[in-house]
Amino acid sequence: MASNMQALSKTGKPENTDAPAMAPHRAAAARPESRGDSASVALLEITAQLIRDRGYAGTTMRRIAAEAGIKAASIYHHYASKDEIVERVLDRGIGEAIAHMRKAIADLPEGAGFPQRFRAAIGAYLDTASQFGTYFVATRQLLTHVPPELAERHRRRRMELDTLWADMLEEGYREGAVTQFGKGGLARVFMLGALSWSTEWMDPNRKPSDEMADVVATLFLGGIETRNH
Amino acid sequence: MASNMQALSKTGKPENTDAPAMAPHRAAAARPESRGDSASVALLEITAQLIRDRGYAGTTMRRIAAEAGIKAASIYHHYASKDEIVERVLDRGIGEAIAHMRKAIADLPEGAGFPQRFRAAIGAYLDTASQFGTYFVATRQLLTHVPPELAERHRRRRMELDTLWADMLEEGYREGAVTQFGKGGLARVFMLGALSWSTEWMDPNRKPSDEMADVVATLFLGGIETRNH
DNA sequence: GTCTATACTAAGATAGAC
DNA sequence: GTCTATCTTAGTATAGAC
Repeated sequence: MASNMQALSKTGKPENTDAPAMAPHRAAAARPESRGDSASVALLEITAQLIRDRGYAGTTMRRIAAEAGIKAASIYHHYASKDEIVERVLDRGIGEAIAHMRKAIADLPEGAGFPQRFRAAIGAYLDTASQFGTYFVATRQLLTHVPPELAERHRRRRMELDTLWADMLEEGYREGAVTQFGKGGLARVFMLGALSWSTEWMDPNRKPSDEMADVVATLFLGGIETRNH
Repeated sequence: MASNMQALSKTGKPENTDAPAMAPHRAAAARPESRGDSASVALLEITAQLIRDRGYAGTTMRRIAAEAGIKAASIYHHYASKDEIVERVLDRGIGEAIAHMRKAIADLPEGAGFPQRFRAAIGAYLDTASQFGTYFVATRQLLTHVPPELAERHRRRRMELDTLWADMLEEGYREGAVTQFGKGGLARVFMLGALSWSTEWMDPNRKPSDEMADVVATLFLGGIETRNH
């Protein structure tokens, strides 16, 4: 299932921090045009939470409605189908992760070294996982559970995030800050896997501390082994 | 997902008592005593695969039956309920992981150093993930999707595996092979997370190479950073 | 914007024939 | 050991009243 690097722009410079770069979803359009209001957003929050707790198939319209204090039929005023809600949840999760990472890199002082950039990216990832944890877990669990076309659209956005990391590591390698084997491939996959796993043990009610990001960055950069031998 | 809370025993079926701490599984007892034969095992394989592909709620008795080429009602000759099948899948996944790691450590030459023990444990983990990948993914996805009592029993077995790793790292720390921050806690959680994520990108049809285990061990032990500064 | 009522499908599970 | 038939509950979704 490896979604390895696959060439997007190797810009390295962010273009936009709050909007998706490529306007991916033309697909699903809600019949009732009411998807911006707070009630509609609340339904997304609820759905993200339910997906985290019970998976895709276990997240039913009736349960979403019950959590929102309305009846299932009322949801169709906001969204055209269950899958439209799910798609929006997926989209928001990955979209926030991409935006956070772009912003973290853009906010770095000019000429920041690799360790600093690396540390910033990890901090951004942990922050996203914390702040949008429910959405984020959803994107992880749903890859295989969701209808194929929906998954395919989502996979493309995943690659965007993966490419950001690949570019950063590649750059670090060119600068001589990172070893050959650490420049991407297996190392990247492992790091992203470990990071995405953070939603499993992080307290959703507490912001990840700077210290946590430091420890994680140190772990990846220097490993656990002592140096005295 | 009808069967969450209670009320499965209209017919006086034995409701599970607490799972014994270590003894394999005395837990759920199928009414029809036929759980050892190949047909029953095949149902487990199919269920594990379905759980990986569609999650807990998406894995239905009808689908399991269809994959096995029988009708849903026939499953009840082998297992008393959907949740009994699921529990066996979970149990086998974590059980194999524990057994593999125990064996890997036991098979080490007398007086093997920490890096060797560490490398062996990682190899065992990757092997398990490959050989019992479907079961293993299941254990990851089902923690939250599954009925509470079922999850609770499973969690205890997870801790067994976690403790094996914690002990190994602690020992490495006492030997001076591992840094303070690497002796456990966050580092352990991250490593296990990354390892459990391996099922996402490993080719299920190919054994993990020794080289892969080497790279992973090197990554965790030494990090990705170059040493020349 | 939410409701009730309803159509249709599919879920887990049981009974009893073969 | 597997089948057909069936029960009950719950799923997505629509129509139309308020």
